[in-house]
Amino acid sequence: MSAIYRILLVEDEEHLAEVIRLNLELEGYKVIYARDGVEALKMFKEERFNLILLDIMIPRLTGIDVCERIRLENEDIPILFLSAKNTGEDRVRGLRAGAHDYLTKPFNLEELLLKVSILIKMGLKTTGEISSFNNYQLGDQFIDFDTYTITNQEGQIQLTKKEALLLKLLIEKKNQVVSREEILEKVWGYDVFPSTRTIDNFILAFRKYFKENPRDPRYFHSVRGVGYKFTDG
Amino acid sequence: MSAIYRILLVEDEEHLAEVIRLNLELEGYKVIYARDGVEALKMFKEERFNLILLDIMIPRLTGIDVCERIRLENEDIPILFLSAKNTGEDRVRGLRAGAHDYLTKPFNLEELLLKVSILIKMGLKTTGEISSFNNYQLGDQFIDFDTYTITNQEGQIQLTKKEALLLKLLIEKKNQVVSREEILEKVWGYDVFPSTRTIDNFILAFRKYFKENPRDPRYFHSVRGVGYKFTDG
DNA sequence: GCCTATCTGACAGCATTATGACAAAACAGG
DNA sequence: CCTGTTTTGTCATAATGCTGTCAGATAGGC
Repeated sequence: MSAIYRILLVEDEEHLAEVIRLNLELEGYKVIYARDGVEALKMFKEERFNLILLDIMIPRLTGIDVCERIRLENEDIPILFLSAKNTGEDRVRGLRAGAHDYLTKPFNLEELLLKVSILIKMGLKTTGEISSFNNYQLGDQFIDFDTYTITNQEGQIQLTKKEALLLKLLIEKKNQVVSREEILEKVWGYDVFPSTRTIDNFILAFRKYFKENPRDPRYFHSVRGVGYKFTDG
Repeated sequence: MSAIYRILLVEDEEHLAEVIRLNLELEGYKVIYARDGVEALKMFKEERFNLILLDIMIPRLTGIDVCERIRLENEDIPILFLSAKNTGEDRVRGLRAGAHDYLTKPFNLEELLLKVSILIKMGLKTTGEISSFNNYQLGDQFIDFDTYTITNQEGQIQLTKKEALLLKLLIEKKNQVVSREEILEKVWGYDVFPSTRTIDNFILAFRKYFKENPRDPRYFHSVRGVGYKFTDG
């Protein structure tokens, strides 16, 4: 089951954009299109992508600005610059801003497709670590991800599938803030967008299971505007 | 605790090789040198590297061959081709063989160093040796952008999202003045214009967190009429 | 069709962020 | 140096918008 990879294409020349989109779609990617910098940032905030193809000369904000802005929030997503400028200077500026690579127009289509594929593959590895522990000791409680149960002095609690997934994700990222977007992507999948309240409900459940005081949680911390963070004790 | 990264340089022109090695060593890398394809493969088998810099036109086996063979055994190690040939064809051939990137001679030295650093960082992530690079040591305080915390002797401070963004921006532009406009654009967004006092409030908070004397700040300097500048120490 | 799991929408409460007032400092020009 | 003007530091308070919470709706498996 290979997922569909999502690419954000930021390019103001409509004709060129159409060519690129067509070719990427032929390769099986889903292409989302933004025609200027502001639109690109908006889309980046709202949706998840596996790769950003970013022209440098675009209306409202340069590609460089867009890239720097994105890098403040997300270090991992691969960014590939497209540009007509091709001096060492320009390429260096792009890379400095946080891009992974730089392709000059006019470009060889096959080269573009190859780079896209390489970068997406890389992105998957950097974000998709699959660690495989299947149980976890939390204080005097014992979480078993094989049987989906929490065991404590008072007995057992059956976790549901989604509960188990989310709990495991948070524990894997112990001590790191996991953004709501990342949670949605990893637990719910790419094209599903349940209301943001849904996540809270699960956290609520966890706090109940582990008998936390929500005003001053020990394990499941909310980080306003971002997501949640699990810490152990 | 930053490890020394090892680079395998495969290049038959001794003079060029020497220039590259010198520059990489200045950046703190350890460079191991091979002058032909067979030697390169042998070294690859015997030692461990973080990156391979591979010229295409080398004696005994081409760079392409070397790359393909390496890829049979190892999918992850970053490979960067160096070559005088610069047609789309050639680059495509290199990427197809399994390289991550392709740089044409004569190249901009800074570009080479940037690409090297990008590829090594990626390699570390894919092999799971480092989860991310999101922290900063400031005196005896430790800023962690994964957890959004500052840790010092007295305990931890939770940063908010905006605080973290602004702090990161200033630290990234260490020793440079960041104008208020740039701050507004990058941290608040292109279409939001909070009163100018707002930024000061955040700086105020930082100075409190890092126990600065506002009359004579060590870290967060105000540059009258322009913006703020972060310096370390 | 029933039962459980999951989702939605409403609302309260509150943390974060923004504002406005004023003091203090920096600067420019005489 | 002095003075008027502008910018920044500081704080109390207001506005905003996110999260906690829950009841009821919906979906999906059997």
